[in-house]
Amino acid sequence: MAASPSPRIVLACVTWRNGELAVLTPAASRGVTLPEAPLGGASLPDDAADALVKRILGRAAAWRSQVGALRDETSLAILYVAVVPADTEAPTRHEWRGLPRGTSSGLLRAALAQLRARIDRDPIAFRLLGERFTLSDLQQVYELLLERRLHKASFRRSLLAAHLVEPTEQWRSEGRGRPAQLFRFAPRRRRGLQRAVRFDLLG
Amino acid sequence: MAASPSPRIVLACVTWRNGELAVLTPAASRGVTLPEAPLGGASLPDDAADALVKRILGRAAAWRSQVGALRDETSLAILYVAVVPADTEAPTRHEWRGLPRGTSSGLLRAALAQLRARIDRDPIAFRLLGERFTLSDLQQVYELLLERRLHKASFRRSLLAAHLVEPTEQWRSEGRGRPAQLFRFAPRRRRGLQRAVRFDLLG
DNA sequence: GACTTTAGTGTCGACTCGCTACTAATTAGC
DNA sequence: GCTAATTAGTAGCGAGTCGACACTAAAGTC
Repeated sequence: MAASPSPRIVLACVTWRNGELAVLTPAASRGVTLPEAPLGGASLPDDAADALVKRILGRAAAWRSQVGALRDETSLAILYVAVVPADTEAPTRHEWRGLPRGTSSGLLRAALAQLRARIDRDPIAFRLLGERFTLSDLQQVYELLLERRLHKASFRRSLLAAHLVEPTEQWRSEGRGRPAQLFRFAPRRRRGLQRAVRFDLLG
Repeated sequence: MAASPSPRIVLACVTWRNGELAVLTPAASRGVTLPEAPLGGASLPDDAADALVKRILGRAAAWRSQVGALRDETSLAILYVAVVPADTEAPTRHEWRGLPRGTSSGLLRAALAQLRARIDRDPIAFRLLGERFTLSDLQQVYELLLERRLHKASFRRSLLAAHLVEPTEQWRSEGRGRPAQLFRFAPRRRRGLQRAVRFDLLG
């Protein structure tokens, strides 16, 4: 049996832009290509993924998780998905490529499935947003990740019951309509039983 | 950069034995060692995992899933978790090693975490049981995987409401107590909205 | 000032869950 | 046999949650 070429780390780095999800791609690429790097012989996959994010963006991801190892063309690809806040600028030679709903395939689909599967356990939606956000922003992110509409009142009620956010004194006005209150991610420490929010069940 | 040694497929094959979970280990091994095989240069990781199961057990697993790729000692290990029915005999040179609750570490802990994370989406508990089973058996398997007690009446009510099982005409008596009715895994086709069972929420 | 748009709340009815308390069918002990 | 113990299974209540609808609130637009 021939020795395999070195496995590669492949990165799906996701953010929230212009009301849709976007993924970071090398600027020159056609279609959706993802950044990658060889996995050094002695390094941990997690460390290699973190290093790749840092090399491209200049700073660490707000959240990241391994999706899995799979055969991609000729060599072994270890796919990671990472999340960065909404206001992150694309570094030189890279660009954010918008993801129209449902339109993804292969690696990207697997990465988004991972986000969706973990959204009720990890603070993924909060990492996609900045420090402060409106509840409408947050709901829109959940709707994009879950690919379904949520009911406004139920969403707010569940969120507040879980003590995941706390209101600030700031309000944001964006043209039309009543200004929205800004909230901050502030999960209350688990004393006693903490209520989980099953956003995937919410209507 | 030096070329990596070929990645290995590592298998955590789980079954249900004597009221606890058990994992398949090479008979000679001390502690908990898991079967493994090199990943051929051209094969898909999923195929290699299936082949490893087949080579050891002589037949396919009832369910399997990749846990992830991680550095193990010197080379890259791609960990898989598989499930086989309760009555599966250990093949020659292998044995079932019981898993007292909570007592697992490293690879095994990650494999069990994967089972737990997927138990409400995939029919993992049903694959751990044989063709027919009592609801008490099923509840015990769920309790082992979730590592917490479930309430009998709530468990049954949720299970039946989700139309996951259907009763047979058979009953099984095992010494003391009233005989239990045998059930079969029979998920009803998803017409309209199907009710999901959140066993992880059940008390 | 009337209309539109977006944010946020009140509340009702249906459904769900945890629990207690019960019934049912078998074996074990005397 | 009779009684106790053991395991299987059911009934129903009270608390809590969810989805829907209808409403109020505060901004811009014409």
